[in-house]
Amino acid sequence: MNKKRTTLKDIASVLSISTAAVSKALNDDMRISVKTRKAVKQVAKELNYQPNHLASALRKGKSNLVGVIVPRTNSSFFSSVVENMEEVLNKAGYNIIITQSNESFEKECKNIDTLLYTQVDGIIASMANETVDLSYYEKIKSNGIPLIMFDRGENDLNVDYVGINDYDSSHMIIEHLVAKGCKRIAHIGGYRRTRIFNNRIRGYIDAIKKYDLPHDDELLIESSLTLEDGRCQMEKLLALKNRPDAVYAASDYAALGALQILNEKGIKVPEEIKLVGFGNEPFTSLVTPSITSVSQHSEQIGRLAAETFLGYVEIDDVDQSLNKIILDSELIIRTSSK
Amino acid sequence: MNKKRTTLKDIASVLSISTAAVSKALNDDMRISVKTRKAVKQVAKELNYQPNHLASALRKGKSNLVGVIVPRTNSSFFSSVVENMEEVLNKAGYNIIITQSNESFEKECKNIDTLLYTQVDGIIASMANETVDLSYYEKIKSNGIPLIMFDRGENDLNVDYVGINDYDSSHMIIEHLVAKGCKRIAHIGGYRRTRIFNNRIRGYIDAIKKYDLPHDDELLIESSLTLEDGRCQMEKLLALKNRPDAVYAASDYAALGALQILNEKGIKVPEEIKLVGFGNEPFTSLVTPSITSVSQHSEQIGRLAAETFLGYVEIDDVDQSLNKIILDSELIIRTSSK
DNA sequence: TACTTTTGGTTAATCGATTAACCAAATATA
DNA sequence: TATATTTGGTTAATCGATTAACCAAAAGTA
Repeated sequence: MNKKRTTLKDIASVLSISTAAVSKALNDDMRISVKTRKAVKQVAKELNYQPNHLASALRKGKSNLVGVIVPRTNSSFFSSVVENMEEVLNKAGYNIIITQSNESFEKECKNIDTLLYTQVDGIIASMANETVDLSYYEKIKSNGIPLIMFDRGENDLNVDYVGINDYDSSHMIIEHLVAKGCKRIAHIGGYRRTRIFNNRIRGYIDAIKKYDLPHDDELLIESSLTLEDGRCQMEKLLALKNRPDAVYAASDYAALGALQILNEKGIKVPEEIKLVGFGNEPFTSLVTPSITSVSQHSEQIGRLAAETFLGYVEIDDVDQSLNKIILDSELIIRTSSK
Repeated sequence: MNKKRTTLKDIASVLSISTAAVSKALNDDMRISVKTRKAVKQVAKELNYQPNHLASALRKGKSNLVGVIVPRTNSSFFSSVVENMEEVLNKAGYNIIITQSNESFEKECKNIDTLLYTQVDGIIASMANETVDLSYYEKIKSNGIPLIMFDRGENDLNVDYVGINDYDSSHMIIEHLVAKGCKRIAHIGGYRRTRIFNNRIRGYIDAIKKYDLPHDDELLIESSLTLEDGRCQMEKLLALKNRPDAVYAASDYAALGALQILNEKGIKVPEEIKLVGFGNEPFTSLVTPSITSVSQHSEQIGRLAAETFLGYVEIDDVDQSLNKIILDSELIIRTSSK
């Protein structure tokens, strides 16, 4: 019906005052009398006034929008991170725009363009698996808006970062498996080019050495960590003449793939082979046997990433030093490693 | 470094022409010579010009942004719907803003406000479980922007809708279970106030009648369909003196909860009790035994919802009739009902 | 040659909200 | 009473891109 939206002008003409006065009244400017302010708000409500975000953002040079880039939203980790981010940012008057890269570099670049185009005030991102070249992220910084990365970030890139200590997490896992009596532990890892996976691998190697366990090359695998990958790599591990007695996969999906193969071959978990995943995806507690995994404190990561962003906009300090927040992870022990 | 972004004015002053000419050149206006157009584009590239979306959207009264509201993003169904929507809309020059209601009515209202505030050109939404009062959605329509609902919609609301045939899906499931020899089929359903769940219940009742099966009240349960709910309701069903020999849950999460209880109690699935879920979530194929479920063609739903929206903006026909697109679903038979 | 048309732009208004700069009337102060 | 200050606004410019309206110069036509 009422196709035309109410503008400041409409309110102004009802009350026979200037649009400037209306604008100030709505923003509770002291220079406008309490009586006028009340009247303006009253009329605004009656006319169902809704400010035109485009206009105010254009004028103020600030959109109060924050862009978020995640590899996929259908992961409980990312979904939870985003939820917590949103909570913090909403309270501070910001709204978020979620985009997903689907692990594709090309899509990621497109998303960055979209967000810049939408004039967001900042971007919080986690890199796609595919991404190697980071120059596209530089574009964000050269646009003068803050960029905060989480989980999948990069050392080289000079940005704020929030994530867990992957190196220590590997240690924690190996320690747990050693305590359970494992002597030959394999690692289905991600690609080293991604920092977090590289750190998990480094942690694995150092922990293995620390406990004087065999660190055969055949026990350390790099892969893309999908479920299918987990199946495939597990089969390879089983084909070894000297089988491992434990498998630590750097993702829950890979761990699940491995578990499927073990189940299919009738190999008992945890009796014959113990299994540990990473990420604490909900299904780890749902499958049989349930899978031991590492919780990454998604709530904290989301909250801290959001707060880091707010640090930039609230304190208008150009000279802000970079934040690198590294959280401790938590090992959730389930049947697969008991 | 270069805090100030390049504007049309900058390009104009380099070439000593008017900003109007630059604007037209970039939009390939015929009134600008090919030579000038090339020069403008060249300079634009050199200065790394990126149009200010806010300004053009304000002037054109069109943001080229589409808002999407989903209950949660961390469900493979919604995630896939969104992905396909995005693909179609991107091709048409639109970008999407995803928001999640977390199944909360309050959050849903907030999201609607945010999207309207962001001046989206349309909204594509699936209702939260909690939502009963639909007046808030009316706000969208009274703002004059198209609203398309999918999956969880409402009959009463006079909007376009894309979804599957829930009534027929129930029929399909009962037919399948009857063919497998089941004689006493229970239904863990959702709340009737939500249309899709009501339809599934109606389909269940009619199919049960059609095959002359018992339709005791104790076999039909309404719940919120979470995993916990599934556990709880399954326990109740097992406590009946006349146990069912099959359970049809209106969500995969509830089905999974039911399965957990059955596994824990050592009741064999599918030998003693057959189980069917709904939604074809990935974990249905991952758990043991794998769960029979209904695929909702998320790709098509996403694509069709997007195309329905485009129908509104491309054809500027005020008098467009409402689209109600009902797709057929597909039963994916797995171990739990074999 | 004189007039018309086309080409390739320019000028200025506009979208709606914000804000710097200004000002009249009311009130306070000396 | 005369001047200073406060109160409560108003005016006009601005953000950057778009576009309706306009126009000079070049080219075409009778």
